[in-house]
Amino acid sequence: MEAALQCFVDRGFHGTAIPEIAARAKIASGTIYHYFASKEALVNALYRKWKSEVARRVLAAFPQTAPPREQFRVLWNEMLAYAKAHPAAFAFVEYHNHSSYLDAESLAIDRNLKDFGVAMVVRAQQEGLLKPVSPVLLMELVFGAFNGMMRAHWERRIEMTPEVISAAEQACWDTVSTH
Amino acid sequence: MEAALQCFVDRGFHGTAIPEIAARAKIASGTIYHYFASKEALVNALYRKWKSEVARRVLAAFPQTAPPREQFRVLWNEMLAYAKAHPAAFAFVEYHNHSSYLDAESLAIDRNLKDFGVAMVVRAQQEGLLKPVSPVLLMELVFGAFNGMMRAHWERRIEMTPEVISAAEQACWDTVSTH
Amino acid sequence: MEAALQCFVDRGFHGTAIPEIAARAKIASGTIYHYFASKEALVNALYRKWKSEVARRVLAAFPQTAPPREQFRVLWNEMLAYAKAHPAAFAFVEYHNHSSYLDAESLAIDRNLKDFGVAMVVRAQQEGLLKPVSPVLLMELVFGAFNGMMRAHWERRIEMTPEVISAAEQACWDTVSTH
Amino acid sequence: MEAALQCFVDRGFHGTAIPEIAARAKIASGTIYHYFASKEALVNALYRKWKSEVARRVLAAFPQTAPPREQFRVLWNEMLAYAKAHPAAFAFVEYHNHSSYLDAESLAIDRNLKDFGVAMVVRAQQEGLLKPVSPVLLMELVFGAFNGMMRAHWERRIEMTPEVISAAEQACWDTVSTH
DNA sequence: AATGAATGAGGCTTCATTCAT
DNA sequence: GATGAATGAAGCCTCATTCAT
Repeated sequence: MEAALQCFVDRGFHGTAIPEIAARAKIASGTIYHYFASKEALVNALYRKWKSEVARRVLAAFPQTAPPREQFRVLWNEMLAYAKAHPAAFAFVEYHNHSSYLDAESLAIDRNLKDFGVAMVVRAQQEGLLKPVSPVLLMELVFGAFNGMMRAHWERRIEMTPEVISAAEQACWDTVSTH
Repeated sequence: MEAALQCFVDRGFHGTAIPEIAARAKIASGTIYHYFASKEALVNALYRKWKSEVARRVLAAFPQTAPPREQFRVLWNEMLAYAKAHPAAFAFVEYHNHSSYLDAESLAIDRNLKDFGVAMVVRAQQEGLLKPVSPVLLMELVFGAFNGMMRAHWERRIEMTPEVISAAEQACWDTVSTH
Repeated sequence: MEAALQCFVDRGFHGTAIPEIAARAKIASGTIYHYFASKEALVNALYRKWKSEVARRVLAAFPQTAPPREQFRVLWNEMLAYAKAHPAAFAFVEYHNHSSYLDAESLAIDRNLKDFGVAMVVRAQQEGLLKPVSPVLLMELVFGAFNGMMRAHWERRIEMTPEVISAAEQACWDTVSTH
Repeated sequence: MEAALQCFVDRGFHGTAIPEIAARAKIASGTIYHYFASKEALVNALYRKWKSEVARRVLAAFPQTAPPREQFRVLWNEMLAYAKAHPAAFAFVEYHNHSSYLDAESLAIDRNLKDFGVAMVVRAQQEGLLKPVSPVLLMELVFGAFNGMMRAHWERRIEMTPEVISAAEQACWDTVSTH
């Protein structure tokens, strides 16, 4: 799965040949089919593994009783820790358009995570801390900004110093907060 | 090219077959090779066409002498107008990872546009209007947020009413501005 | 299709590789897929072509108003002429068990031909010329005997001289007729 | 071997995978290779087992001193008993074209059985009871008719009641006997 | 003896590209 | 210019066979 991840990140699902993955993993192509019924099953397994991992981390770290500003900081840092610990997984999950081969179960994981984010936004809006607009919009603006930042980092266009990280986190809070 | 665009959006470069494009365009596969030397030449031509179109629009609309807040609004609205006028082109250019098949010339267009954005950020920073951090970071946060919003719209998770548009624009300004 | 026929006769459907057929036909494997959607489509097309050809011949030659003994002789000779004119086609259609890959349409042709044979037997039974037992049994005994004879001929265990042919025809009539 | 027989009947030699046979037998694929050197060795062992079984039965039941009409009846009934007791074995041996993978020893069993049949026909011809034509032809007509009948039964197109059986036996005798 | 993971050659099929018309 | 049949390399996947356990 590690080899498959690297290949999919580099060349995408359709651009990656099963023998390429096998070569990278130093196994025979046929062996892959002992563990995954098809190339699609493999990509779905990969996607689920890493999306679930984010979800698990987010849920584990989330401070239920902390104020929204603190919740935001924790989640933001958790996402960042994840993206830095598993850059290829992050790139795979976020920088590719998977719509043509992911199955319903894989998409469901994504949806659940988004629902969690929206619920968090709604609670903070009820406290008057966030802008009173579509909660989906606010969540997508922040996720989008985060992804943009990480992609720029991945492409070596910005370096993630503590100052940059802290400024980015504050900037994203400013995106959604009332003033 | 219209047919190719649709196919590439739906299934990506490697997932799209030349005969598929030909079928969608109701021409013969061979005909495509009168106009493009190869599949790669076609995807590069497409990418250049639509990235140049953004660049052209941005440069044409950019109010050199207006204050930064106004410049920001104009560019943001111009990008939005573009994304709504050519949603498939926008999705193609922004939601796919093209790194494995774009050539140097195509990448240069992208880089020029980003340089323009960075220069604009730097000028506004000099006026003390924007946060004094990495200008690349600020630009990527805004572009990322914009992309996140448009993708959510494309996936029908938010509707772009005038209120949403206006709130999103203000939120993105808040991302980068000092307070 | 001629090449495919030879290959299928020699090694059966599953024992024949598409590249083998292509090599025998002196074309590229891919070319086969311009004319047939799959290997199964090819074998079905072949089966239909040759089963229809028998059906066509039988219907064309059948003497509606002649007495049953004469009808029998005509059909028997027509089948023989067919089997000698197209020995590979006959072997393909009769000596292989096609049940795992023929589709409904192909099977229908076979069924229609058998129904025709049964109807003929029933009419002759009503005249008291044939044994008063299951008409399907009588038809299968004659078809089976015919196939046995042709297979022995195909395997060069008997030679089909005019005397042999005539004796075989009479023997098959004796199989079904009352005495 | 029972599992292999079922698989070979259903999909033929080339259409059957060793893992399929193993799955049906509820053993591991590797285990098959403790008992048979290869897939070909397995199919040859199966063919020999069941062809020998027919031969054994025929020789055991054959009434050396009875008149030909009685000998015929005994053999016909013995074949029928065999075909009904082991329908899959019968279908495997008779409805598939084995020429591409049977070895010399397997083919020899078949030839010996046929020689026995021919010798019996010749003796009856010398008594003037059978038609004075190629004995191979007569034997093949009867075997062919028998196979046709059994295949129709296998495909549930005729039911083998005592009346049908008796009529079929008499019809086959009529095929070969003088009148 | 039995297992079943691993192998890699080979099978079916697709598809970028060519070229005669 | 346009066509689409033809090509054959390459992709996904299967499967006969091996071998360490």
